[in-house]
Amino acid sequence: MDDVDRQLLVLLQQDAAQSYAALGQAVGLSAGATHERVRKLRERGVIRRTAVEVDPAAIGRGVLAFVMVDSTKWVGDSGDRFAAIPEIQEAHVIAGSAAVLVKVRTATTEQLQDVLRRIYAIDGVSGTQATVVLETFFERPVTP
Amino acid sequence: MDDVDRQLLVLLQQDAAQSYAALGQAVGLSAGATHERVRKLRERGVIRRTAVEVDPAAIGRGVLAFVMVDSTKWVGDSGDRFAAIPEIQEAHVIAGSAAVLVKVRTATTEQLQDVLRRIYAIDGVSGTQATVVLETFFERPVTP
DNA sequence: AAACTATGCAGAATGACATTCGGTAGATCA
DNA sequence: TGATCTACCGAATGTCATTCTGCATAGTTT
Repeated sequence: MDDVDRQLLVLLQQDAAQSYAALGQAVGLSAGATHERVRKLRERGVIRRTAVEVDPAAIGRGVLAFVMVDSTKWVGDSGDRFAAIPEIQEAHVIAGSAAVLVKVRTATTEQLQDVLRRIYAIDGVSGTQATVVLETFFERPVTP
Repeated sequence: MDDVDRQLLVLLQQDAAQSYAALGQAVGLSAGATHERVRKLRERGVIRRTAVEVDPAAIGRGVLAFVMVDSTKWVGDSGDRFAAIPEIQEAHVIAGSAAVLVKVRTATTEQLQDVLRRIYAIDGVSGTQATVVLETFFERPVTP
């Protein structure tokens, strides 16, 4: 995991569709060596997968909200219950007054309300506190 | 934007490295037609880009936190100030008591503290409220 | 209803690129 | 010094992306 690897990660996070020849030229390696580097990054699990990035608004997910979920029970095992709600994009167990923090994308605020209802129906959930996003400054990959 | 397009988006969000032949077989189209579909999805901006997904822990970003940022001024124009902090992965203007919600990834909690200090140094920021993530249930692409 | 137009698809042809392999240089250890 | 290992380059090969032609279907105009 040296500088070249980090550079490759940055480039591949920006555009994973470019050729190994171009990638290699950018970091000063041959296409073959670059390919081998990237292969090992995958093997080690540093690169999890390659995926397309979709515009949420274009697929009817223009409303973004974060929801703090309070609970009266231990929720460390109920990840599946949250995963069952497709509008939830992320779910994290958090330290602090709430128990779970989820990121929700819906088409409308009415649908957001419906998601809140479904979250409320999860066993042990005692309350929700939703925060609607007005504008997203940026969402970007992590810099190695 | 029909069912086939949506199916293609799901498949490409899971694995953008597969061939158009395989992709086409999955949705019942030829490789050529599939290629044309995907090309148009890119053209329309539905697909923004294709990128690799990196394991945060593998690149020294094992600590995840969400930070509510309070402010005394209008912060709608200070996106650049947040973008200048590389540990910030997302920044959103929110409705509610706070003004901005940011997602931060650092190697240690000490570094998180340092990020909070830098956020505090942004003009107009009057306070921060950090929530550390103990466990991430899941982070997944949005389902079309 | 007939002709026209546009759109989407299949199948084939071409060229680019991923992937593999042999050989070499440098680094580490004995 | 010799042995071993790793990372690299450059070339060879096969796969696949990309483009093109022709056809069918659906929608539109006359």
